[in-house]
Amino acid sequence: VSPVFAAVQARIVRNVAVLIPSTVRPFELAVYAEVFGLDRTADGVPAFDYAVVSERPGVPVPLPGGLTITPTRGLDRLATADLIAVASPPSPAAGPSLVPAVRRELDRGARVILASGHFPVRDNPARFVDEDPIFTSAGTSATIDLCLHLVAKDHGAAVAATIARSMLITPPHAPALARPDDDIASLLDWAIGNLHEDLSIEVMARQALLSRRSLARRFRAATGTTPYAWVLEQRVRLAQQLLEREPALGVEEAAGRAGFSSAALLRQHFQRRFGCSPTQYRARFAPLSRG
DNA sequence: GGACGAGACCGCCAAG
DNA sequence: AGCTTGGCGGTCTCGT
Repeated sequence: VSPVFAAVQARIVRNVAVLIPSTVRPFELAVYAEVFGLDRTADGVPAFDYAVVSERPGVPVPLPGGLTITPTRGLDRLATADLIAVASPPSPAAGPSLVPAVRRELDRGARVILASGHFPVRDNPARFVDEDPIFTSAGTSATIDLCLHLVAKDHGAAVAATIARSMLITPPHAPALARPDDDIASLLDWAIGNLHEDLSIEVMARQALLSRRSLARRFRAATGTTPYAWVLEQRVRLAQQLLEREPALGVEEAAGRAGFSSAALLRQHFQRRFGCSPTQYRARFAPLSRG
């Protein structure tokens, strides 16, 4: 499955099914319930159709810690989901029909969140991996970041920030470093404030008083990504926020302020990242953000 | 959408 | 010995 093709095909997440295999970790389950299962429409967050699914609906599933959950829907519920969160690895003994079921929905165009273990998460300090339509989180608390990332991707940064606030979580804009590194941390602070400037490797290395090679190496150790990829990500986010918050701002102007050398380049990255043009993005999300 | 020049990335290795 | 640094250069990705 070509990720690019799949990303374009993927539908916006409005309908979420949490799939429970034999048993799950309570915290992980709570994350999905918190992000997708609460009604925040009064705060401008879109309504999610949310259901907990198991092979045998109505049968209570015991969770560690003395909790019990009783899924109300069966596997047929997966067919209407845009997003299927597999709450914990289904062992072959636990539910042989789950893997084919998930694969079938994946082929249909649904997205899937997996706890690590299903697919190898390559050596990567980042806490989750976005390989739309497959999302892999490295651990329970990383699932929070992953869910918010997904919400931001589909519904805009403002919506994700609203959900994060209501969960008393720092919005996913200032991610903690996977490995602490003061030099890199202050470089990131500086770069965030200078996204409209030239942020080539050469420039950043000079700013951080490091050689290009050391910058590259320590950057990856600290952030899990490369300097260029990180800068690009921040620029897309900035452009995204500008488009959401400043309705009068032209795409040309937004591109310039976010550090893109042309509006064409911004369009290219928007298409790749969101599957739509900046103008389409604004038309979809701008009405949601109210001062 | 394809070609091509520029720049980024990263394995390797010697040096600190 | 164990670890970090920085230069080199092949390869790949990006922007135009």
